[in-house]
Amino acid sequence: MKPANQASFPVRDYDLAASLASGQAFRWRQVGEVWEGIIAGCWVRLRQAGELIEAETAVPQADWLWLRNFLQLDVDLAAVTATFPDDEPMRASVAACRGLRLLRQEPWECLVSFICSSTKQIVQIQQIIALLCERFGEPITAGDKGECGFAFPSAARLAACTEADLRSCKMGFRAPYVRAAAEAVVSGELDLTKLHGFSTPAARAALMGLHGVGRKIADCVLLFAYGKQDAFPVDVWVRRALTELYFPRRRPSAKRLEHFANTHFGPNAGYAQQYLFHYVRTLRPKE
DNA sequence: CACCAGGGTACCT
DNA sequence: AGGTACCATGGT
Repeated sequence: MKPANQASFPVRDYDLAASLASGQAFRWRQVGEVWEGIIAGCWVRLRQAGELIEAETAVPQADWLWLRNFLQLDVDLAAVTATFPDDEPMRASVAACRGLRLLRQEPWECLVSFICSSTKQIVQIQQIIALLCERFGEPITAGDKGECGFAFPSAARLAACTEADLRSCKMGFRAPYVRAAAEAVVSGELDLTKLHGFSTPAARAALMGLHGVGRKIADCVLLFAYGKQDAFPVDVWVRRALTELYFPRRRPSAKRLEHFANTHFGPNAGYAQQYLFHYVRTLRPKE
């Protein structure tokens, strides 16, 4: 394929806006009808027109596999949702979030993002990540007029930061967690590439070895960066969804709820989780 | 100005 | 094992 800075991709059952804004990735900005973001240090502008996604980059591309992979264009969504449990809450969630997709992010960026996510609202997480990139990321060409953007900072760069450097990005008590994670990756103590070949429980255990990474954050990384679709992150919203939709009048114990979450949703439980998350959030528009 | 946010940890019964 | 204060910071 000849290098070009534009491409278009036919899609079915794809809601680009919902997928980019559903709290799984934090570097996408809506500008009118288009979405601008940076994937693996490459600036890209996306626009959905019906059953077509159009892409434009600042730098000509020899191929677009990186974007197809990020957007998971080859996933048959109907085949995924067909594995969801056939109950009223799932039917309502799928109906309300048609075309919602899981993206496939870079592990390091995803890990840092979710370490920074604890007890933060999505807008604040976006702000922290933006600051982190502006201060410590490599400058890149962005936009169609040669504007400047920033790649997500490497582990080596963040390992070289002081805790105060990181705190200046407003991440608060999470700063030492990010620093320690960066050092673990740089030293080779944690090999993020190897996790692709691990079972979900083994990869989860490896991630949870990091300070500040518990079950929830580990499962977010497993789901959003490694595509391990049996990972099922339970945050306050999903807990709320499970409690209100499946246990409307008795308050389930934490143990009961955990067991339910781990057994009820099938092989694509993580995908189902994203539908529940987005569904309950759209029910309460507190933005 | 309280209250809460895509939690985790340490410390307490 | 199961609950709870605390962590830092900003939005609503």
